Amino acid sequence: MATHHYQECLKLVPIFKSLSEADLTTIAAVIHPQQLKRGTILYQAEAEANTLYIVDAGQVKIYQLAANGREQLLRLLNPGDFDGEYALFTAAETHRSFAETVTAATVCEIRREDFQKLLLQYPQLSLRILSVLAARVQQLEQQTTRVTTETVETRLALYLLDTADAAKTDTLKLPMKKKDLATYLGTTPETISRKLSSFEAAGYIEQLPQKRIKIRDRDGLLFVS
Amino acid sequence: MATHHYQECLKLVPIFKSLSEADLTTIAAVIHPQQLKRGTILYQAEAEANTLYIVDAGQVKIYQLAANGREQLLRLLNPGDFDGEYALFTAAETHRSFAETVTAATVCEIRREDFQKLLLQYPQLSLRILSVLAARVQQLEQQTTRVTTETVETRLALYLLDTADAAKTDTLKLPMKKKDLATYLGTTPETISRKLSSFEAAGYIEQLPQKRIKIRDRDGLLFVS
DNA sequence: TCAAAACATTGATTTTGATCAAGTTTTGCT
DNA sequence: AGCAAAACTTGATCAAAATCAATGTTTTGA
Repeated sequence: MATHHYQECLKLVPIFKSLSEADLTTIAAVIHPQQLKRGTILYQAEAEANTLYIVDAGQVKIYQLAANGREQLLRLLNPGDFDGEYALFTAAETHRSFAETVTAATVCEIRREDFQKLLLQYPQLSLRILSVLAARVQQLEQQTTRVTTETVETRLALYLLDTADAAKTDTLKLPMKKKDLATYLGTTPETISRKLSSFEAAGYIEQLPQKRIKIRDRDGLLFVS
Repeated sequence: MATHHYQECLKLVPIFKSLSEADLTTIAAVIHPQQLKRGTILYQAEAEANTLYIVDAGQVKIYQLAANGREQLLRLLNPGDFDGEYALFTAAETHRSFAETVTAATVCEIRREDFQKLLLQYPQLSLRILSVLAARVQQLEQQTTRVTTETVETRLALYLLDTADAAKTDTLKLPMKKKDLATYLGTTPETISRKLSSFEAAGYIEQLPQKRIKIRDRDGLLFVS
């Protein structure tokens, strides 16, 4: 069984990469996989944080709720992504955000005590996580800067370009509902609709069925502003 | 000399806390202190990142510049704070932000190679930095959420309350120019002026000379919006 | 497969907060 | 201490995008 879990979860996760087979088997023993259906809450704000979550299949969204009830999508976890690590270093830490499955999903869990043992046992692991956290800090800094300094139009254009680049294609598929994209970009679904239409009218993109978007004029998008 | 540097910089830095005197002396040997005058750029976006900076005295601001030239203040470093660590794990990383002294300052520098040796030598160090980075991720997530979901008025009110709480006083001193506070909160100096005046008119705060603000009605501030 | 629910679009209106401009005060350098 | 430069304030105007509302279109789960 343990070997099976390791197949499912560990192979996917960059931070565990290049550990030996034997090590992976050890780690697999402390991993608990869960089958979850769409809409399942993995954790809530204020709850005690004592588990690392690794997504094996499906999609999980991490978001915060503002005092006024508005939702802010912080990140989408895809297979191989993980979350909760920030809570594992200091005891008695609570979550600030929510984690909820967007589709049916398989999620592997590692409990704090087990994970802390792993950290001591495999010091390279700390360095891997450091580098992942450092990347996330940079990503969040960019996000904050864009939200406060660029217009919605520019943010959307940059998002489309980034997403297309990441997929190395010019026909990208929006990885989430426009409602969620709106909270991610700090705007509303209505504004997204309108801006996409105006990009299309300007000949920068073409909107295809099923959330697919074809980029026709990169430079046009780049210089909206 | 080295012992002197250690006095100046190391004692202040939480991540080095609880290391032995001998260890601190070792570390002190690789630390290079710099006397800098106000307005000095420590690093710029695009430049290669190969140094960890520890602030010994004075204040340093970390900010990004948007394509349209607008500035986004990301964080203010006070004595004991450090920056640049994200760049130390992967080689050939470049800066995305700018670091500039706001006042005359003393800044200690540790070069990448030296720092990497320290990480190997003192594994606890990685864990400390992990916890600092995790805290920064949480702080940035909150920042992003607030900027996208709350009004300027609410953000400013929350900032005042947070700052007062941190200082455990109800007469806080704004730690930066309003111009910088404006970019931090994602607004303009004009709007800050106006909102502070309206808070004062409503009896929530009292504006005192020298950037000091007395909070008169916490609940009033809390329920603006 | 179908109906209900969730999601998306389009239009009209309103609001927040940015911008521009012109004074006033504060700061910091010699 | 004195003075130039930077920072701040206040007012008038404008623009971007949110909100409200009504309709159309996908999704999804029974």
